[in-house]
Amino acid sequence: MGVIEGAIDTIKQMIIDGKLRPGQKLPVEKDLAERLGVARNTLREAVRALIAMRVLQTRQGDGTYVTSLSPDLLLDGMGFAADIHVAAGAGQFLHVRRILEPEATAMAATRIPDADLVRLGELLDEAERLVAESEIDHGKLVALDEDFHSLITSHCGNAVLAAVIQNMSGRTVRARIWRGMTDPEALQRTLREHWAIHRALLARDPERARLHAALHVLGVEESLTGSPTFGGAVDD
Amino acid sequence: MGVIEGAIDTIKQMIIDGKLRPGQKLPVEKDLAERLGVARNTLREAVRALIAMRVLQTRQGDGTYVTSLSPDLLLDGMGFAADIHVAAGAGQFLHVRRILEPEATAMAATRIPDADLVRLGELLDEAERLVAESEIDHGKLVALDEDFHSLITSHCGNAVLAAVIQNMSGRTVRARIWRGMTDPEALQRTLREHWAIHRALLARDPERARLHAALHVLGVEESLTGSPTFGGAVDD
DNA sequence: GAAGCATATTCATCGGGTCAATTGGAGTCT
DNA sequence: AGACTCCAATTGACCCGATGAATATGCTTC
Repeated sequence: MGVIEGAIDTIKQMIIDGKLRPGQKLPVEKDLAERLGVARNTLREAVRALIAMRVLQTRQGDGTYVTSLSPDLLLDGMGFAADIHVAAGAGQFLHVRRILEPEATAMAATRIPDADLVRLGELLDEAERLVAESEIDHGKLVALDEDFHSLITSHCGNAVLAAVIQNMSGRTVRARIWRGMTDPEALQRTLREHWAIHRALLARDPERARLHAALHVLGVEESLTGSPTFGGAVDD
Repeated sequence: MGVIEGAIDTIKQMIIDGKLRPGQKLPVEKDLAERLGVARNTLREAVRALIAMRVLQTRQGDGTYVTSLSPDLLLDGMGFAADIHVAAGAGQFLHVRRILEPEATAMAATRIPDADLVRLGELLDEAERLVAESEIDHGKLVALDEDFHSLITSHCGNAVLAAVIQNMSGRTVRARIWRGMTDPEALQRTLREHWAIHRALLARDPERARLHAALHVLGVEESLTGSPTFGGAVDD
């Protein structure tokens, strides 16, 4: 095993063993390199790898710190994986999302605060205004879509679940989906599905929320793979 | 944005744009550093970050290559996240696994080859021999457990789904679970659940497979959180 | 043609250096 | 006292050059 990998594992182990706690500051590069018996450049490469894993964080002029190590942080490297496969197999990522998101939405039905339900309605209102315009800003639509879903799933009570869902459709995938919706009818259908989910949450009805979420993601999946949709949106 | 981050993004973008394809060799460090306008050490830190993301791979004396970029590779960094939270919130990871694994097991019921069904039976036979011994080798049990589940989920037809499930219970979590099973009855129950899943797969019955997988993961979850199990294993 | 061998190529690691951002305290003003 | 400005120390960011180790490649030999 190389020296750098050894340094990476040593630091990792120090964290697992609790010698380094979340938020704690590491020794300065020079000292830490000396303690690990490696050159400063080598240590820097090890630190860089741990930064990529969201385990460490550096601030020039200040020092190197252990991150919060929260699941959502550690899992958010997955987004790049989804982005890379946007051309080939985005369907596989969406399939996972279709399994998880209905469950998370159902769980959120009984947990999401009233204030955030109001906020969800505002997001949808804004999306409708955008769709009504002649020149549709797809970038804003993508952002609103992401906010809508992440606001819901973030209240499912399971940070890991929320993080995995979030990363199963990276920004590139979302952008591709919405850009592909040139048909005004497709945009309207998506909005109706969002409203249906919103109504189910307002009713605090997990089963309705689960079904509408499942149908929604399925619709997105089918619009991407080009397979025929069956029946369009439901209206409850 | 720092110089290193810029170099990382540039290489990433080259991959997304298809200028760098899976398996392709990168220019030598000296040339690539010059082309990106950074020092060699700086480029190495960028490359090291991409290695941590499983995007690049280096071989001393040969060169630096783009990996296969397969989803299972890009997603396997999650395992560390699960391991770090083994003490605090392993339950959240297991919950995600409980949502996904039943689905994957059901999907595998109609896809797994006969030969692998035989192999599954052999794994279970071996596990039973281990459990029958006086001095139980928990390490081998963990390995057999991992082989059993990954052999099934790898045939679910969705590499992303399989990879996510695999990473939702890292090796540390699995080891902790099996080490906690000091009660012989708990071991027996787990084995019975495995056999039940096996029988459902042999019958090519997705729904039975789904239910037994769900019950099994739930049992694991409850044994870890210490909540009371309800009724023990079913026998179909 | 196959096997060994020498050599070039390439990444791994090291040690040093300068630059830039942040911090914390000394000193000053209100 | 309290807030503010300013400066120096600290610390990571980034660069340069050099040596070592692993691999590939072309050559030699049989």
